[in-house]
Amino acid sequence: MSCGAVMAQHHLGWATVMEEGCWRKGPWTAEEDRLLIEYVKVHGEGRWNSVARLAGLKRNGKSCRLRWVNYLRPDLKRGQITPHEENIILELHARWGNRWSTIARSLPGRTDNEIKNYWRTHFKKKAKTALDGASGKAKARLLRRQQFQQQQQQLLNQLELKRIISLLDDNQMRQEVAGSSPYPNSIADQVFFCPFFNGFCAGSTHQHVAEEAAAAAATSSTEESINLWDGLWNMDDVHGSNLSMAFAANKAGLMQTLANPF
DNA sequence: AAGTGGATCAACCGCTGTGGT
DNA sequence: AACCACAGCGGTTGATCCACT
Repeated sequence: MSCGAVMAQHHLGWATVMEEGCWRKGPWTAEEDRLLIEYVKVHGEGRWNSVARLAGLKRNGKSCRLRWVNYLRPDLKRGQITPHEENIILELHARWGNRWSTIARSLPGRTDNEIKNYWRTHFKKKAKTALDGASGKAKARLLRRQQFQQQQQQLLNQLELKRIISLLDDNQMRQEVAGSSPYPNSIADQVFFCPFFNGFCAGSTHQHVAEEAAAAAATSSTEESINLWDGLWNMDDVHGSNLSMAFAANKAGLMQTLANPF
């Protein structure tokens, strides 16, 4: 029996119970929001599967939790992602990848869903655009680079979270004291997007080459762009150290961190 | 004014991890 | 140890908005 049929029966008065699995879907109404807010006020967050029974909502627990977490929570920050927040997103995504909830924990008032959407609309496409223009040969290079990036990610993951947070806090403090731009001289200032890595890299020299490549890509000169990205790749070969592509900004602090993460 | 395509965001789906029994 | 229920996560989809032609 379809959900609609059950609803019809219910409407006619001879179906006594809203069968489980016949949950309402789609956009939430103001009344549903009100019921959910009331429920959380009384019972607190959690036990989401009880919501339908206790609050009289025809929504399943997952749907209720999602609505609360992403929309109704009182501590949510509304409005555009600020440049400061964007920097943090870039920085943390470079470090953690698509771990949206982890990233969201560093951005009070922002949800994982919000950050995920922001990332997809603002950054993911840029990478795809660059990649679509690549030839088969370039794609082979891409594979190599992706492997390289994975190695980089593993390396970076070894850095202690505490140090990352302390760096962020340091920068925030400097910003507050000096009233200057967000994250002065920080990692974020020198992090840039590299479409061939499908991720972010850092370092001013690399950034310079990367910008040229991006400009070439923007003017549809795919081969030129690829060559430049290749040059970027080779720079690391020349340097002979994967660390050169790791966060080279804030050298004193970060290189110390890399050398002695704990 | 109407049509179209891209951008945005809310919500759903499937999967995984965890804790209780 | 096995099972179950639940919470949470990341990927994806669909509706709506908006700028552009």
